[in-house]
Amino acid sequence: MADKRRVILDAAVRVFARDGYHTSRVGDIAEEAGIAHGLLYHYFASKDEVLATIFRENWGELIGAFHRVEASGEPADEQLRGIAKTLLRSWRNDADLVRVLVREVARSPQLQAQVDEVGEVFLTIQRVIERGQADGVFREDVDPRLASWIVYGGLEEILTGWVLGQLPDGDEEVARAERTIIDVVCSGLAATPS
Amino acid sequence: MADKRRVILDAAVRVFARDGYHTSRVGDIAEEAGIAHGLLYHYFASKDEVLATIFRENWGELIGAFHRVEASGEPADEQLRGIAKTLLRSWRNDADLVRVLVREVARSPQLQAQVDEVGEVFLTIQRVIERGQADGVFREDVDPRLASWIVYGGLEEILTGWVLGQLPDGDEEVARAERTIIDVVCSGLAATPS
DNA sequence: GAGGCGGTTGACTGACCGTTCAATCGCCGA
DNA sequence: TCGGCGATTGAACGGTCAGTCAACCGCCTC
Repeated sequence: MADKRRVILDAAVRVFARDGYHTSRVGDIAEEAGIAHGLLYHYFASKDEVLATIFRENWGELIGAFHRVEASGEPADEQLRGIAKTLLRSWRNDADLVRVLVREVARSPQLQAQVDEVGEVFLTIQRVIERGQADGVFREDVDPRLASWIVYGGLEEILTGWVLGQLPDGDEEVARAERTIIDVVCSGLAATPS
Repeated sequence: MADKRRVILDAAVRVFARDGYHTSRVGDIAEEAGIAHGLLYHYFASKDEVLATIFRENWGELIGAFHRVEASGEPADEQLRGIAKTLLRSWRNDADLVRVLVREVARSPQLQAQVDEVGEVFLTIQRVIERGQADGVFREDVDPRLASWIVYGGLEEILTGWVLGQLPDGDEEVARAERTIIDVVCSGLAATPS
């Protein structure tokens, strides 16, 4: 008797993760959810809206988590660690969801509507880096905007490695990935003691 | 009287770059190439094969360029710079091609066949990092495999920023991106003088 | 100028799939 | 027990496209 809407969304995540958005049929989602495919249109206007909903709900949560890190008052390098943790641990929490977000959304075709929300993730990282520079923790000869893209790219690529099964993804390895990227990025950004 | 095959491939790159693989029709490619769509099947077995050909031909070239850098005998950090140059400058060379490779191929659905060739790019970066560690240029407490994914991710994300029009991509900025990512990565990987 | 042949055309087919909707179910309140 | 209504079903529709194929073109050769 769980909320059908949720059931459908969860099923859709599994199906999109398995087959990709374009190649999965509405009927597949319905079957996975254990409903007739017509019922999906009782809850969603279209297949597109299902994907958009998955994106909106979960990406919003990610942004929230990032903002909480940002507001924590920790030093900038610790905040970067917090962001890395949030992103990388989401893999263990819900691998299928990460699969969908990484593959379908991050570089979707007409992302006009999503650009703002995706951009907010980059902006948060950028602000953390800028604060680190202002506090003297990070070097100032690096463009924070570019740096934020590089940092996010490193994180996303690790997720991609796990999504594609090309990088080991046990608890151990997730922790190591976290350590590694923070090590590299933070010493790469570190202020050189003059 | 140019080779029709080439004409079709070039047209396909433009169309895939504009509309994405799944949403672009064979007829669109044909129109862009100035031929009847039936003729496409004279040169290619299917729409899939067109994309696969685009990938194979161009990715192979990228791997070749990477291998040339690797064989250059330069120190590891210079080799990383060479790799970054190769990848980032490809944007100015052929933006549409980069668009297609980044969006359609790097995380395509059934990439079983492509995994080897994609993997070779990571392996090359990994070998460069390992050589840097052996030569004492890079710190040894970082897993070269993970580091290669992080480095590639940073590079690809910058390309993505350009693809999405979210990062400025003038000559100036491309050069700066090159400098920035190498700065960050190389000092992030640098051996700490003990 | 006849014959042949690779290149080229575009109408057509067959299948697929998102979406609609009329019919049915089953719960609940009166 | 009845009526009503939201939830649910799945057959049918409509449109889209990848891929096929029979005909045609124009160039070359003999």
